[in-house]
Amino acid sequence: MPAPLATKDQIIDRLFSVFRERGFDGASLADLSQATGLGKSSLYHHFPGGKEQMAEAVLTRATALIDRTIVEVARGPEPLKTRLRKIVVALAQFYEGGRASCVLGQLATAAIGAPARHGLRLAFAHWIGAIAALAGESGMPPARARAFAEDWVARLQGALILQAASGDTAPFKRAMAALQELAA
Amino acid sequence: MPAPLATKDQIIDRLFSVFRERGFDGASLADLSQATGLGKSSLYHHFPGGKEQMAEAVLTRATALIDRTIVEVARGPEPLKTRLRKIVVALAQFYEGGRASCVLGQLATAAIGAPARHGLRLAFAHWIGAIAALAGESGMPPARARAFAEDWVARLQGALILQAASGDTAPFKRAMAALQELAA
DNA sequence: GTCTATAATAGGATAGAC
DNA sequence: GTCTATCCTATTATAGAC
Repeated sequence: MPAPLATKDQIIDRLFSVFRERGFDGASLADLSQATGLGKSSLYHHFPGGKEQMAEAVLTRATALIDRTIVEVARGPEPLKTRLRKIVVALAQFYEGGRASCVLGQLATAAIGAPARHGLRLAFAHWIGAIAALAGESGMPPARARAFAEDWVARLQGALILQAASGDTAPFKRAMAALQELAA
Repeated sequence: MPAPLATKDQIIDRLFSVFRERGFDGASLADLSQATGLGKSSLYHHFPGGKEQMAEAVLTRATALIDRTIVEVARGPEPLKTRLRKIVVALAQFYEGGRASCVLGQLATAAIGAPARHGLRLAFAHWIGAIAALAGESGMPPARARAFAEDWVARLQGALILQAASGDTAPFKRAMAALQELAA
């Protein structure tokens, strides 16, 4: 029994949680209805396109979240080390120390339409771009910085999968440490 | 329209493909029936436990596949460099150069029961164990070799996710190269 | 904007003939 | 072992009142 909600962003946040935990096919309208506290018809009022459009909104929100907690922090005026620490703290909190899954990973392999796929691409692109900028600051040439960023995001996604499979959060923690080592 | 099949292993191989491509929730009995060429009732004859038991069988087969193409090769008598190359070739073929997804990753975040979860753990454990042994041979102390193996498998899983999201196979290719560099 | 009610269909699973 | 036929529930989606 979730508390009643007000804004559309709050609705999307609840949808976010359901898609993150259960994936696209695993998230039923009943789940989404219960999580938001809205009846199915109300959900269709906000998202006439159904689940697909809800996933799209969630992915747009994911990009906004990445922009706020990673991209903007990465561009901030503080020393590299400080910015890296802030990002690591935010990620560790967001992924609950590596125990939570990632909505991007969950939706990446789902059978979603072109608009949602575009949102997915964009989210990863922003994320990887920010990490690449940080890697560049640490002294890597551009191409290597970009490869580092892609590989690091991949490693993080895989660490969440390994945790889901085995319960081990060590790979996630080491991935966080590896990012911080950009400032070493 | 799949060709008719004979052995149980062949049936499981078809199920494997469906779970790999669509995930657990995305794979319907209709999909599984069509892929195997068996009616739903015939599938239930082989797997009285339904989808859950089919996934279990697929995961057991995944472990067998890992044992044959990774674990046994890793323990072989050839030079380290040769064994690494063989494993990389097998993985590149199996994952279609990074364009295919991994059934382990697909099932890791699904709501599957305890027996299937156990199969999943086992598959990853065998895989990671073999990579850790190779890393140990390359000169890493045991703890570091194990961390390398976990991180490398995570990186590979994440590379497949990034590919699914963006279409880019570069992270997968770099992961393959990184494994081969154990012999450098 | 939200609800109750209701389609309409797909999904997982079973019965029983062959 | 496989099939056809069937069941029941969950699922997506819509209609129409408030």
